[in-house]
Amino acid sequence: MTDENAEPVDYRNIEPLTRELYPHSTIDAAKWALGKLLIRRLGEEDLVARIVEVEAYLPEYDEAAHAFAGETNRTRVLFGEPGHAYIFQLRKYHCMNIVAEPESVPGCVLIRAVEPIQGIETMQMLRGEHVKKEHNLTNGPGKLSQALGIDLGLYGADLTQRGDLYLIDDPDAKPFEIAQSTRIGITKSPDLELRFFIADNPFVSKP
DNA sequence: CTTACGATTCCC
DNA sequence: GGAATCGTAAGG
Repeated sequence: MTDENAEPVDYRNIEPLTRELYPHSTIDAAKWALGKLLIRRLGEEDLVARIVEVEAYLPEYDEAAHAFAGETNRTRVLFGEPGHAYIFQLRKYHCMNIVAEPESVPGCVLIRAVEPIQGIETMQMLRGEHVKKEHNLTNGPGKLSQALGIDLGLYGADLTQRGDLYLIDDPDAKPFEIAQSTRIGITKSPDLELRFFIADNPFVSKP
């Protein structure tokens, strides 16, 4: 059996992961998200990508977390129910998070890198001609958002519903090792080891 | 209104 | 190593 002979998977037949399946703690949710598939419906096309790198932003004691300063218009969705998308803009780029923890507890999981599975030509087009190598399409939080067409229009999207953005289990999931490190690009709480990624995966932002 | 500031990316 | 670049949040 080779992969070339395998039938292509129809990801539209797979139900979104329900809210009950989301772990209650932010760190558990971060590890749980690894290997899951992110579905982005763009017009008639489904873009599919596998989550390979995440960071946890904790509801307490985490000065790097946006929610640390309290609830504002921007961070409102972090204080709501889990399983929604928290999206924010950083300079020219957007970053996507999965809201974790119960209502009023503002933890979240930043998606830092994904592995393109389906719709690669569209991702290439959205990223731009200057991007040559496939792993450079999605190996960073701003890059993957650009490749998947994710912006503030998807703020608060319910990832447990079959809409424009949701999460499913990988039907071809294989076992993997989880590696851990400090988070990237932050100045506050720099020593917390809250970055998790699939070991030896070529699509992570930094090995 | 004005200012400071990034959970980034890309180029030099 | 450094600039680009823009919404957010806080202060006057």
